[in-house]
Amino acid sequence: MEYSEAKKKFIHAWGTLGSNWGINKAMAQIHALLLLATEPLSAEEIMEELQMSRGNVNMNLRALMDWGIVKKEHRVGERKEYFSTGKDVWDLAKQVSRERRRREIEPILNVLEEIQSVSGDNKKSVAEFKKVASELFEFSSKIDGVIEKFTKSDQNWFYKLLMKL
Amino acid sequence: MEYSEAKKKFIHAWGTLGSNWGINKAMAQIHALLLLATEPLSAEEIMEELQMSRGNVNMNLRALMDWGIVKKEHRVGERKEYFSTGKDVWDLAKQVSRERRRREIEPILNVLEEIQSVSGDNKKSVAEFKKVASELFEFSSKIDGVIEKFTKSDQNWFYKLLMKL
DNA sequence: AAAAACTTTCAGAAATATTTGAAAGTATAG
DNA sequence: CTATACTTTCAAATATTTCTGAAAGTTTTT
Repeated sequence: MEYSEAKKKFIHAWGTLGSNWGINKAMAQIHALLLLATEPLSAEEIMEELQMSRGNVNMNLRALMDWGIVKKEHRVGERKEYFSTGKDVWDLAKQVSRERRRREIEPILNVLEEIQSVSGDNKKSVAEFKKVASELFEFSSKIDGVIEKFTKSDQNWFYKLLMKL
Repeated sequence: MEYSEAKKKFIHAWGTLGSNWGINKAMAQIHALLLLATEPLSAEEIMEELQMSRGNVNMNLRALMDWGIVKKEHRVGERKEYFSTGKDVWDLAKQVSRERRRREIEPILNVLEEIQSVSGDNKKSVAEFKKVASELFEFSSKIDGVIEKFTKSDQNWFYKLLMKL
């Protein structure tokens, strides 16, 4: 397969994957482009390559930096800013896990904990509610713990764990 | 906290969680309602409780059944259909993992595999491309394997695994 | 066979999310 | 200080997704 075709396919696939998991398609595509780049790219170059507006590129680069997976870089004697992403898949996975844990798992854990103190007349409903909420809380806490461990571990730990499966 | 308030909060939180992870909010909310119900609910009851249209409820119930997490039930002497969801959090997680693996991980693995056969004049770019694609493929395959194992395992396996962490 | 009781479908409406582009902002160079 | 080269912002436009509700479909009862 030709390079340009493969590149297009990859960027497209990465964008679709992002969409399916609640990540803006443009953001995922910019990330894909940076993953493939052999050197940091300017906003201009990204606009050009992905046919996106300046504003869109700027906003999504900022979002990627918020996620901690893209870095801004200055070159001496140049005014333009360049952007790059880490190429280590392992680090990337850890960083994404860390952020999603913080943004989504923690809030739901808080809600699940809060609503366990439920009361009311309908004994049966209240009992069922408590049961569901507490089981979800227990399970989510465990998952949360696994992810926390994962985000703090090194690659080796993970591969060792894989062996045990 | 009052039962009705807790219920509202839970349904809302579940819907938000779904949205963030690429699952239709209405679908997640119907699922939340069924999780809390002490007995199967009719489409009518779901419409009423969640203030949704008949069409929306019907479509999302179908989607939930496609995902294998909601079951349709008939009662003798009744024409209406009733819906329920399994209450076992463990089973739920396995089923969702199974489906997402099939729907999203497998397709991306296919793309990653396909694009590894890249060729082109720009040696450096092609080399970088191959490196990124193969590393992503390796990593994704491993994750895929873990999820497959998970979906085929029993709860006990998982808890034993947690101990090892 | 017609009515009743229910479920499904789907075109259009509404809601939501994303994108654009021009104007405003900022920093550096001259 | 002013011009230039860039980045950021954000209101409005566009695209996408979701939702509605009425009509069509189906099954059971009479």
